[in-house]
Amino acid sequence: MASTIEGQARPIRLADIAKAAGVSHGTASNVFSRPEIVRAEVRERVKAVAEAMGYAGPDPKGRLLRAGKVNAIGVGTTEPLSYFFEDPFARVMMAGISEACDATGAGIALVSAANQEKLAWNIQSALVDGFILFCIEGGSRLVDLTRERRLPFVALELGFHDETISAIGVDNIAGGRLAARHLAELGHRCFAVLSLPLGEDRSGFVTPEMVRSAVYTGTRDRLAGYFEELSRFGVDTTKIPIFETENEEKSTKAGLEAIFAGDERPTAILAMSDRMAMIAIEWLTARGLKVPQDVSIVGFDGVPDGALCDPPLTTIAQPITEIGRRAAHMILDFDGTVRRETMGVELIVRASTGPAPKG
Amino acid sequence: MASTIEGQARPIRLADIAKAAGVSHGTASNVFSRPEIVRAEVRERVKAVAEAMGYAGPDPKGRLLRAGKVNAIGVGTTEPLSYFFEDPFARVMMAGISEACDATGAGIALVSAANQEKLAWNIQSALVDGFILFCIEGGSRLVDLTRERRLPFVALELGFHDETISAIGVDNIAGGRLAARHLAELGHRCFAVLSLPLGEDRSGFVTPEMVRSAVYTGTRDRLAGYFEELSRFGVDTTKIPIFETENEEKSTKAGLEAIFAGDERPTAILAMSDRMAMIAIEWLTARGLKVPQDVSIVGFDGVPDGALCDPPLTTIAQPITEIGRRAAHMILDFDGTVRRETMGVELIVRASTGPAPKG
DNA sequence: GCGGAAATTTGAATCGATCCAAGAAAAATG
DNA sequence: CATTTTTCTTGGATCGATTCAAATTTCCGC
Repeated sequence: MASTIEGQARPIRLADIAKAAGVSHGTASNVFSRPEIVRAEVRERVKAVAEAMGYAGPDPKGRLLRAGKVNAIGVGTTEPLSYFFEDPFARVMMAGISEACDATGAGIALVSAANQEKLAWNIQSALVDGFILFCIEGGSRLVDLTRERRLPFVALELGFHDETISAIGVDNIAGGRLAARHLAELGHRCFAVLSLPLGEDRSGFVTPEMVRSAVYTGTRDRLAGYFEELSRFGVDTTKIPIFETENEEKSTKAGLEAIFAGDERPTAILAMSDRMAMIAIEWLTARGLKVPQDVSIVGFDGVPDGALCDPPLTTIAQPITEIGRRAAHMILDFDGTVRRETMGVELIVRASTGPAPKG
Repeated sequence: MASTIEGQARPIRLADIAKAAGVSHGTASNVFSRPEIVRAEVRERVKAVAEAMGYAGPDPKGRLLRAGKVNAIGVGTTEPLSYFFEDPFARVMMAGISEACDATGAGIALVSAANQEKLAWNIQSALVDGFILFCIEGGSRLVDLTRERRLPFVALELGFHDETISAIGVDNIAGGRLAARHLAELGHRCFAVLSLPLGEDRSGFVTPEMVRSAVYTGTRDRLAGYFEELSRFGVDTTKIPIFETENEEKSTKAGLEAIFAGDERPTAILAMSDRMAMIAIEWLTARGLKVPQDVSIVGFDGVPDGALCDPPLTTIAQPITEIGRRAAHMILDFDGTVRRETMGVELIVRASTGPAPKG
């Protein structure tokens, strides 16, 4: 079931072809890269020799060094590589990036820095013209490493206040407001917040003060948006429980347990991601609470899955694909400037929100 | 909103650092690649100079040429790049590949050959140690191009009878049989087949003879499996309509229209992919036909979505993740041999199949 | 058959590192 | 202090191509 391939001692180089065909390397090179400037007779002879010797064509490794451009953009994350194919948000983002790359014929190199040791090496040795960084948790390490490469890069999600790096994100304050207003207008007055990480790897209840000094400004801004708007409706925001999760199942469920263990159960949940929102719907449903009759939920992100879950999720949609497209263009058409773009968000009302229950 | 970055006329090279620090380039190189063999004092001095001059660290482009190994595996397809993030089958496969790459610290380079012109170039210039090819349609072109590179590569799906190339696929005949037997045992006697492409870009009804001479042996084998098994149950397979689709919505729906336009409506559909099966469920439901009460459907592939659709899909599951993992290992641990692996498949009975309707 | 223009071909230089045999310096030994 | 070891450092060779100014051919018209 396995046969050995002819053991080519050493791959054929362009120079070998040149010598065998009796021409200079320059001409041999031209035969492959600019055939039109080589006399037909010579061109055919060289090609024939190459064919006969089993030449694989100019090695991109050699060409690369000379050309300088890789024609590929790197997408980095601190998650394992499978994140790109499994996480709904990442997938939509990647589709946007793909679109831009397809249009220009660029390739995509996925690089994971999940492993502390390999993190550095993978980022340092990636053959790319620039990076797009998914700054989830531990983003600053990733950014620092990438900065070292001195290649153009864009951080997704505006996770940092550092104005010296390019980034694309959404208007989180506006998004938070939209979500809060929607619920307040439905009559809700009793809330709970499922928060994205504020910084370190931890989870649990946090105070508004802790949020205000969060490392991740996205998290901070979404909360600010929630609270600003709720205050307008006369809600006492100091009473609202805020549970910081790691945006995955375990800590989100722990948060729900904690929130619903209290006396004052919320009638509405403000979730900072669709992921958490969907986990919440599942958890509530399993506990016999109806969504939205008993509890309303608003997510954040606008991933496609949100439209398919039961009930379909009301959410603050980001233009994810467009962000991806723009990020890719920032790298592909890099002009040496730092760009920070803020995109708008949109409230999408589906069935996970409804009027506040009476009483 | 945009400030200019210091315009570095020409990036700093290792040689520049060496000269500035007053050491040979050999030593400068060692400072970065094998710091332990350099005297501490010298090492610090060189590092300081590098820091001061804003050196980005050894350029991977240079290192690559010397080292020879890219430490990345290329995944090629004739679809647009977004295919990897949107197609359910591809996504699961990529997760398997990712797993293997994460484990060894290798990167993944996605390369699309959707565009005829760029096809060649993208494959020819990809910086990878080997390729995994998603041989959907137009696969032979992709294989030919890749073969030129003379790098290790694996074709997914065993799409070709060419025994000289490495490939991993499933036992399509066994899969076809499993699906057919399941339906036959439920009492079905009236079938229709939604076939994957046989070769060229076309769709429409085909005869068993055409299938037997199909370029894509996977398609051929699945059909052979269906028919072999159905014959055992006394079904006259020459009467079974076979509609070749392009495995997407339009042609699949056209196929269903054509199939259900006839007098003898099937009570069971053998779909060669979950994708088509799910489109069929949707189409039938929209037409007021109940699945499985009126029509039973068996898919092929075993993508996760199949478990979530309504009704959940009965299917022939491939070990997709495992195939991905193995494919990646074939490249990563390439030993110069051609390997062809055939994996087993499994019937997963869910709710899209039921007893044949009476009468 | 000659001069000059146009078309080809040549070969050295370059891209940015790593490797390694040989030489130099520092440390250990007698 | 001389000698041997051990530890560092050096600089040329190499990885595999592309580029470009200069040299050579070929082609033309007369």
